[in-house]
Amino acid sequence: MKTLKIPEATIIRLSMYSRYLSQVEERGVEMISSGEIAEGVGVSPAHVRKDLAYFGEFGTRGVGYNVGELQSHILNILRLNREWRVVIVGIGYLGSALTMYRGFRERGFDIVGIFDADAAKVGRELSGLTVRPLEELESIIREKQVGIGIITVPATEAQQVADKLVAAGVSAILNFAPCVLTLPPHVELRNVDLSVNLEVLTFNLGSRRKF
Amino acid sequence: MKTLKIPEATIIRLSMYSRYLSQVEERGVEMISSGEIAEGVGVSPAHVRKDLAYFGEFGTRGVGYNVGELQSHILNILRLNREWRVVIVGIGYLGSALTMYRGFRERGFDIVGIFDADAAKVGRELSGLTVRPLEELESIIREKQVGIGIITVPATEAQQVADKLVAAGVSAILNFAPCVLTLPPHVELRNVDLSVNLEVLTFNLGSRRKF
DNA sequence: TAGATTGTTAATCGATTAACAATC
DNA sequence: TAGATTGTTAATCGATTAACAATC
Repeated sequence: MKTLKIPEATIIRLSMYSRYLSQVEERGVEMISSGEIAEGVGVSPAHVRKDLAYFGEFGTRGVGYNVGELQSHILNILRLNREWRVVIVGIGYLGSALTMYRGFRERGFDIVGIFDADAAKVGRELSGLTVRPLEELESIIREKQVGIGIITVPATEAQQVADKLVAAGVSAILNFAPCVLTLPPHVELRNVDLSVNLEVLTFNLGSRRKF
Repeated sequence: MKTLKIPEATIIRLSMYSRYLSQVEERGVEMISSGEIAEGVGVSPAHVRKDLAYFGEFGTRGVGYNVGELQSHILNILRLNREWRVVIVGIGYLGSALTMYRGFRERGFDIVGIFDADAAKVGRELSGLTVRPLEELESIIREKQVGIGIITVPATEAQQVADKLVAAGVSAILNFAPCVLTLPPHVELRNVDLSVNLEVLTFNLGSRRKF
């Protein structure tokens, strides 16, 4: 059995290909080449073929890829051929935004519970969901077999929340709090920092010599 | 003159070091070693030293780094030693969340205008700012010398908005719409996709062999 | 067969890491 | 001087790209 390590950049690109294929599918296109996909998402054709080659042979030489089939293969690879149930903890502005964000549902992520420690927020309705107290976190996660927890609380509370999510049995955590979380190795963690994106931009601006 | 290309990963790590140093500064610590920084942000000590070495010699052999000085150097490198004026276009849930997000202001990003094409939203107050119509975008950008535009409109409108931002003279665009933007080369672009983060998590979950 | 495009190899390029000389 | 930690080199590792054989 091959246990090739897949670069994370490959996974991110697969996600981009998949989104682009959705658009292409809507236009009713049946076949597509690596070059067209590459142009559509802004990478090289060799990249497209290499990324796909990690997982199998999905195309026909001399012809290209069947759009629907390729899309289906990529969704399988990304494990998006099922629903993932998600909870969001911390219903401030960011948590609210993520709760309303339609992009998650489109990709098979179903938000089934939203939580906040602030009693003043508990009971509010948002996008068809009711904000619940943290005490109910564990029971909801177990009951609805939630796999993923999203943390949008302040950094000072993030570790506590993470511990509760882990105790309740989530497999993965997406953390928006700017802090380093300590988790058992069987839980997947991904940190997102919104403002680092602006900082990369400002650095790049500064390092340009042309303007 | 050296024109070494700096890896983007280095910039992202510098941003992390800087955040960690802020915490350390608050505790009143004066000196710190590459090993401590490395542990604090979860990278290797060699990484910390190498990243810094791209830009100069900021430490003292046998001793370590002065926390305040190092912080100041990193902020210079990231161009955070000044204020950056920012506008946000598209005041849906995500745009609202970013408007309220305190993390930007902390790092020197000052949101000076928020805009929406929807007349029903124009005039609303948010975080001390009033939602303005798109027609006022150009004049505000010029008047307040805005350098960065954040796009949080639907994908179908993103290119139009980007064109307006460019015409008005922004230097950089942070795009949250899931689409490929075409911009002149003198404008820095960075795309952020919120749901790709969840997809990387689900892929990683699927590719674990241990559980 | 001629034209086209994939899948894959090999070469290039770049980033990470270990190790150590420099130096406080 | 002995101990410690940086700055830097060289070795390793991994990812990207170009090129082409395979094949429709």
